[in-house]
Amino acid sequence: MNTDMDRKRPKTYHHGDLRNALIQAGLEMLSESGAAALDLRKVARKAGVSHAAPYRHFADKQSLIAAINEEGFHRLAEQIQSTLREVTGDAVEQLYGIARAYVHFAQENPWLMREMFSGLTIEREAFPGLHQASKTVFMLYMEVIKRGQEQGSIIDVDPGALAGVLWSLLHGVAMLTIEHQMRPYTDGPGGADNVTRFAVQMLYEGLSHK
Amino acid sequence: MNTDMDRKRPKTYHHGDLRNALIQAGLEMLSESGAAALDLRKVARKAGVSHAAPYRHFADKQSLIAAINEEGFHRLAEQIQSTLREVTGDAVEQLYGIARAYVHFAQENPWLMREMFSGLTIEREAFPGLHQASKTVFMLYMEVIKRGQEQGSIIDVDPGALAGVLWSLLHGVAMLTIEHQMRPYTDGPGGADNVTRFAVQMLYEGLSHK
DNA sequence: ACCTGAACACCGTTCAAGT
DNA sequence: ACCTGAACACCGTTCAAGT
Repeated sequence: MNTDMDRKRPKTYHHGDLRNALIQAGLEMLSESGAAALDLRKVARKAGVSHAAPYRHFADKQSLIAAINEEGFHRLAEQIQSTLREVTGDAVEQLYGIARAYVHFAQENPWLMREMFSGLTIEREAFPGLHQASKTVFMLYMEVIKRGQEQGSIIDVDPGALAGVLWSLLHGVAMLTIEHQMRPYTDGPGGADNVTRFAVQMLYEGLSHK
Repeated sequence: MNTDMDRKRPKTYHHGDLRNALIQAGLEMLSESGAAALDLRKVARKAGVSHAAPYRHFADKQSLIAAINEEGFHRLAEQIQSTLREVTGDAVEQLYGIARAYVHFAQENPWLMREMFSGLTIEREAFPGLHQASKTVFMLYMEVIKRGQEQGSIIDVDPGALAGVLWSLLHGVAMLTIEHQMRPYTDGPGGADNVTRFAVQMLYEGLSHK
């Protein structure tokens, strides 16, 4: 992200890409100090500009947060895709893989994850790009479902609906885990992984007797 | 909540139970105008006291929000218990009932639900009462699971772990629904109910072939 | 076009003073 | 014991002025 543009320009004023620098700075502050520390003036200072400069690139604070969240969805999608590239073949194995990827992402980026899905700080409706980015994640889940159906390992039901169920389960596990609501099950190393695997297994096999 | 204490006292200063009045006022502002509108000065004004008065009852704004969230968990637990009283007998039917109750509560109290689980605005660790209140909800789910196991309709696995899976699924459905992330499935009247029923059915029957 | 510095309104929090 | 009113620090946002 920090290209050599910084040096090329004889420090006219500042960045070549302040917009991106602000998103980057916000992302860092979020992961380091939490949502309360994400104030516009500090983000600007961290990016090396005055507190009014961000308004050249974002209409308001909400817009910056929306951009940060969008970047979050892109990263989440990348992490899931990376897992899909590693785990090829068996769709059910892929299911476990992307489940782990989702919960891992939440554990590694709890503040970002909270912002991405909170609906508390920004009006999601006002930022269509956000919705688009989250849809990508949904699509990845649906692809795996479809592959499982083709392979005969997943029942033949509307794959979109099934993807919704899968996503809901994983989202619940992820959020309740980072809010420490699943203790003591998620305690200890690998605890969250075990809970995730168990959850997916239960969804796959069902709670009823076979 | 508004007892006759208000009238008995010759308006010395104000309330007999300002603490409760503040929680009540906050709850109303939250559901009417959202999280952004929940500022301490306005809550105080709504309760009829000066902006400094709340500090006699709450250490800071976070503490008031924690109290509001706790009340939220109590109400959620009540709603679930009410459903359990209506739907007696078959544990699997109860499962569907409490699932619907959870998602309904989220739909009727989206802002409260977001606050209750966000982890964005308050440090949950600092408020043990909150954790206790949320545990009650978990316990209700576990009871139903246990009953299902006794009736032979649910497999014999650690009921706590199963309750965690069930809660995760429902929490995911609830949150993704109120953030409009499950569209178009949740659109229209009864849409969310259908999604919820479908999700529980999938968990019960499993995604694999029988 | 992009950024700065001053200015404004508003909110969380504190504290001395009132009954 | 409970509440008020003034005061303070800080943040989001705006705007005229600078290059």
